[in-house]
Amino acid sequence: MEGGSVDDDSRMINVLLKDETIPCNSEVLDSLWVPNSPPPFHDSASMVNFENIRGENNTESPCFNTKMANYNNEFDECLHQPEKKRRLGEDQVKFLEKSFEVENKLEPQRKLQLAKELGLQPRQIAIWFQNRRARYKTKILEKEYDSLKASYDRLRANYETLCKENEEMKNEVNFLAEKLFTRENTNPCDPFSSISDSHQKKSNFSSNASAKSDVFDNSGSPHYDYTEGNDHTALLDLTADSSRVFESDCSQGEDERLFPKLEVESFDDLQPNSCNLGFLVQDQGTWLWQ
DNA sequence: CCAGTTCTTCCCATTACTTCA
DNA sequence: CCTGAAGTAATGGGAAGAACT
Repeated sequence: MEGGSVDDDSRMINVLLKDETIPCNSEVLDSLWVPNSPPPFHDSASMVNFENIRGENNTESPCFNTKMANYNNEFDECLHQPEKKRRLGEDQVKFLEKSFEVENKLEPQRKLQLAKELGLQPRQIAIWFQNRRARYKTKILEKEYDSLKASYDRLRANYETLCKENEEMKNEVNFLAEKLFTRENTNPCDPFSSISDSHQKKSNFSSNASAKSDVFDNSGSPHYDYTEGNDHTALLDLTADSSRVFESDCSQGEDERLFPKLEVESFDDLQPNSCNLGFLVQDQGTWLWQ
C-alpha cells in the first residue's frame, strides 16, 4: 500500500537531506511534515509549496515578511484544522509536465530530485505522476473511441450502400425471370395476342400488374419499374419453372423470331458489374436467396 | 534452494476540495 | 451568494514483483 511508501518517502527525503546542506532549516520543515497532518503553510499556489516560501530568494522578497507573519498567525490554527488541498503552481505543473513527457514513470531518484526542485513532497510527485498517467490514459481511450466510432460509421455507410445495391440486384433478377416467364407462355404463331394472354395468365404470379404491362412498352424493348415491390416467393417458383423455357414446344426458330438474340443479350452478355457480380443469372437465382 | 514475509510501486476507484460559469 | 459541473490532489485497496529472512 502506498501509505507505507509515504513513510518511506519521508524517511528517504530525510536521509537525503541529512547528506546535503540546505539553507533555511529545510530539514526541520520537512521533518515536521507528516502525512495527513495539516500542512505547516498554506500557499495560494501549492499546499506544501515550501520552495515558494523558504527559498533563499524568497526570503529576500518584500512579500516574504508579510507572508511569514500571516503564516505564523495561521500556523497554530493550521495544526488543528483539517488539511486543505492546494493546487500546484503553474510553474510546478509545467515542470512536471516536461518531466512527464520525457518519461511517464518515476524512478525513486528522479522523484526525490523533482521533489527537491519543486519544493514538494516526494509523495506529491508520485501522486501527480499517477494522476497524470490516469489522465493520459483517459485521453488515449477517448481518442481510440473517436477513431473506432469513425471507422464504425464508415462501415455502416458502406453496409447500407451494399444493401441498396443488393436490392437493385434482386429487382434485376426479378425482371429477367419475368421475361423468361413471358417467353414461356408466348404463342409463337400470334406473338402479340400471346403476350397479352400471358399478362392475364400471370396475374397470379407476381405482385404488380402495372409492372407486368410495362415489361414491353411500345418500342418493344423490355423495361421494368424497379421501384415497384416484388413478390420474391413467386419469383422462387418462377425461377424453378423458368428452366422449362428451354424445353418449350416452340421451335428454336420461332423463338428467335419473337425474341431475337434475347438469350445473348440477357444472359451471355452480362458483364461482371456491381449488380450481377459476374455470376450467371441461373447461378444468382440459387445464391441470392440463401 | 525454497517458502514466507516485507517493501515498493503501480493501477484503479473513489473522495475531497477548488475553481469557475 | 448559491449551485452544479469540471478538474485535480489525495486516499485506500489490491496486485505484482523485487528484496529480504
